[in-house]
Amino acid sequence: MSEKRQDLIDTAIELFAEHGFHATGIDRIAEVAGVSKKTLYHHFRSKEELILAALKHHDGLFRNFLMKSVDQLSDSPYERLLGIFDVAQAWFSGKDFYGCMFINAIGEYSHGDTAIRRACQDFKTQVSAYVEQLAVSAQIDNPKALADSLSILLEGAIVTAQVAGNAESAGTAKRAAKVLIDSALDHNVETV
Amino acid sequence: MSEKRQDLIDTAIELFAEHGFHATGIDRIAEVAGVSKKTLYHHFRSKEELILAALKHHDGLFRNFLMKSVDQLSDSPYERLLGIFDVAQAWFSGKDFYGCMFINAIGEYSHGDTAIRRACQDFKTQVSAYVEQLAVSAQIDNPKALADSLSILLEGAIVTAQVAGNAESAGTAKRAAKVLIDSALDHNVETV
DNA sequence: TGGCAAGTAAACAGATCTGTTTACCTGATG
DNA sequence: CATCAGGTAAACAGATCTGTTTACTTGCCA
Repeated sequence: MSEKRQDLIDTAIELFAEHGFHATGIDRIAEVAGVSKKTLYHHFRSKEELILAALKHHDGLFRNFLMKSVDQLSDSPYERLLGIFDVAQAWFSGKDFYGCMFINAIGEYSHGDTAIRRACQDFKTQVSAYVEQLAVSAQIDNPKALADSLSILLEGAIVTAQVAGNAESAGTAKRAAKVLIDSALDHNVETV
Repeated sequence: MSEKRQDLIDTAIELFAEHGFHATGIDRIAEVAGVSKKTLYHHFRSKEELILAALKHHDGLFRNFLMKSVDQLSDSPYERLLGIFDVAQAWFSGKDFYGCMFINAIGEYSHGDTAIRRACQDFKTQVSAYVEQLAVSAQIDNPKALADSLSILLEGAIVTAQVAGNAESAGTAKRAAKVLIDSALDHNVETV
């Protein structure tokens, strides 16, 4: 039964999110996961490998959550673009919100580890690609440009909520996003 | 000569920025600052106190740098609002750019320490107040709303640059900021 | 000149970190 | 039944962490 591996990853994600990466020891993860240290090192060669596995797994979970939630909010691509920030608001309001795990990871490993940085870049790239796909569906001219702007708004809303300790920034970002989207659509009309 | 205190703070800021807070030991800071450990503990009761002193000092330095740079770019309040993102671009392009120290601090201490969190909130509040003051000068209706939006864009640009490892996000954020500012000014005209 | 503030270097205490090793247990399968 | 993969518990190694202590040095100034 190698569900132990998954238990370790799940536990690692929780502890890393709540306490940070350096502040979370291997012993603690093994203890909370209810797994011996030897088994942990059987599944992961090092702490870094566990961090990478945790980031990768969280990447999948989070993007799935985001896309599913947004898609359920509305069928309209326009509303879906805005819906990103409604989903963000719900996320920020959860009691287990400790900011974006990838941003936090970069903060601790911005210097050294290339693998960890790359995992964070992959995540961001794929979220941005999803936003761009929505922008394409909304028939926006230059969807990549809008996706880049909205992604920056989203990142900003995340860290602002994390620092402030409340979800207000989601609403602010949503209003700003509406202005940007409408402006992009106006531009379409003008240039058609 | 209590310039030792300042040496320690300066060194701490550099090492914390580059390597993170947990990953930077007291011994290392003392060694790099060229100061004995005992002297370090003479000036600061604990590592946390040194972190707080470093954050507070960096707060002053950074806001001074931001305001001075922006004010020098132009006399026009409109151009100054946009100039924030030009200053950001220059900042991101520097070889010692490791993201925002306060965002990184929150990432490592989002859970525990109230004092560190408060230092980060103070910083953010004061930067936002500066942006709002520029918005007031630009005679924008509801300057607080615009300042909140631009602050979120700025935060987003910072973390995006940090993850990507390049300064592109500053340009993207600037273009988005222009749309938001122009929209706010249009709204002024309509409602006058 | 005498004393004191401020510093250094280095050992120490005790905790905690990553990672390894040893000895034992348990349950499924050939 | 015997074996063996997969697990546990716990000690261990060696490094590093925060913070303290001891003993010595240096420069200022009354």
